[in-house]
Amino acid sequence: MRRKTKTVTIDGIDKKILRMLMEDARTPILEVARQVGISGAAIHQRLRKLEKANLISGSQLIVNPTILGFTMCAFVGIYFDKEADAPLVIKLLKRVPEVVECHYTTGQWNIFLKVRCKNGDHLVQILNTLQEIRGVSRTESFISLNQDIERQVKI
Amino acid sequence: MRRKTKTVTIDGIDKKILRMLMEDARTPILEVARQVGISGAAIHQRLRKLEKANLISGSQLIVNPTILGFTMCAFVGIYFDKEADAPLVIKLLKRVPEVVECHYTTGQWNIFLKVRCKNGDHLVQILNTLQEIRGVSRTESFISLNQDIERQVKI
DNA sequence: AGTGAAAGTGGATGTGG
DNA sequence: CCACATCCACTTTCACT
Repeated sequence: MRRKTKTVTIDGIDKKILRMLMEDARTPILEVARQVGISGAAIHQRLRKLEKANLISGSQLIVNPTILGFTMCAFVGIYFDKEADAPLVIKLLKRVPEVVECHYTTGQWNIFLKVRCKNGDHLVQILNTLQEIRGVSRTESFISLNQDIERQVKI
Repeated sequence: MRRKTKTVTIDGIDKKILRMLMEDARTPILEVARQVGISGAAIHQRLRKLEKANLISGSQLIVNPTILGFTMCAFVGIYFDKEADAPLVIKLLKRVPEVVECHYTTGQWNIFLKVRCKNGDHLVQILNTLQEIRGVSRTESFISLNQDIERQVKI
């Protein structure tokens, strides 16, 4: 039995469709159709196929965190101690809204976070929250002074 | 004179609108209107206001990298040497499609990348590409075995 | 896989409260 | 800020190729 995440092949038309919608998810299908050169109905069918293949995970309105006051971005590496129950830690991390990514990683840290916060004090406060989680022994953090690339995989 | 990135206040209705569209950017405005309890025209006006305030950066179709064979995610810290011309390095990094994020950071590394690749060999190949960039003296990488959280700031 | 047409729905806008 | 009404555009489906 194959894994559910089997890879799939897509042709040039699929790529054009995806590239357009990756830039603006609200582009009308008919507009895509015009630029790709096939009918709207065909675009529609292809999108359904791509969705069924699980290649499309959805669409998101992208909100600018800066305007909401979240001007700071930091990465936090977390060391576990022996009492750490990883799934429970994850569950608790999900309740910390400033944590926008969480990875299990190889290397020095057990898990690795990306955090968005308002300022240094806010980061300190978040670090304190993290320290209070059972199983977390220590954290190490570094701040992103500037993010220059933010994109999806190229298709 | 204020910066362009001044923060802005949004009310509960704005939040509801944004939350719905952050989950699915293609939700029809009239559907949002029904759930929020005001007219479609009002939703439309608010969205224009939020766009003008630069709070909405756009919308994206989210493509599942796994299905395209990009099953591996890694973080790469880069050390510069004295010859490094940071803006030029960034410019060259933008040409490496597997680099999906790039941050200037405090701490041991000068810049910090998030990279999506197909397997270990692919990662090695990318690391070699990075090493060839003038000004890059050394890289350190660690692999994300599993990403458990991926979201935007909570509003 | 793609087309074309038909029926229903949504987007965008102006007027007015 | 919002509602209503309007017009035009878009989405979705289906029979056909």
